Amino acid sequence: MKKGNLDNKVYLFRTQARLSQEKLAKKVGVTRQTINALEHNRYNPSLVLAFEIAYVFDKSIEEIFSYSKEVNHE
Amino acid sequence: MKKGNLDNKVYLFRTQARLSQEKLAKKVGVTRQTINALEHNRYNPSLVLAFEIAYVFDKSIEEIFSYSKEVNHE
DNA sequence: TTAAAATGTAATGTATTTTTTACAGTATGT
DNA sequence: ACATACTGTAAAAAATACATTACATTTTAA
Repeated sequence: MKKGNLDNKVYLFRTQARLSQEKLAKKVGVTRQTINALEHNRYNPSLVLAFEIAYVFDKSIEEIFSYSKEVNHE
Repeated sequence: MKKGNLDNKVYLFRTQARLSQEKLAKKVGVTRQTINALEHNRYNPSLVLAFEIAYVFDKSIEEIFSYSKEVNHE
């Protein structure tokens, strides 16, 4: 599974909520490094983590994460 | 990351669309076993896979996957 | 009823997420 | 200037997603 491009607004919503990476991490049950890597788009999180984050910010997954399928030029 | 309970309606939408596990698998770029395991809630897929599936069925992630946080009784 | 297609599942391997530990840099308040 | 909180990052290990191969059973179509 690699495919399209994944992006997110975690940094935006986290700073709006005045949470540190550490506090957000604790809320969603992962480590600070996981949040940091996420904000820098270093990987494709699990669906459960995406749901946990959406839950904290009271948003839908689509409001936080965007996925653009690879351009299929054949 | 374990936490709440994850459920999905992949079987429902797949059969409505008259797709075999194999065909759906090919469309989203995973193997048939991955789709099978997903339908039987055997794991927590990546967000990208969730997006790919939502895309095929032209639905939002929330319409297909549901996540219920563990009851917090403290 | 027979063949082909579809499904369930298991075992083992690989890839990737996530943790842990750690250290250095930046920002903030006092 | 100093302490403290926050952030960036990295390496190694642990956990788990996903692939591959394989085989048995069930379903469907001719």
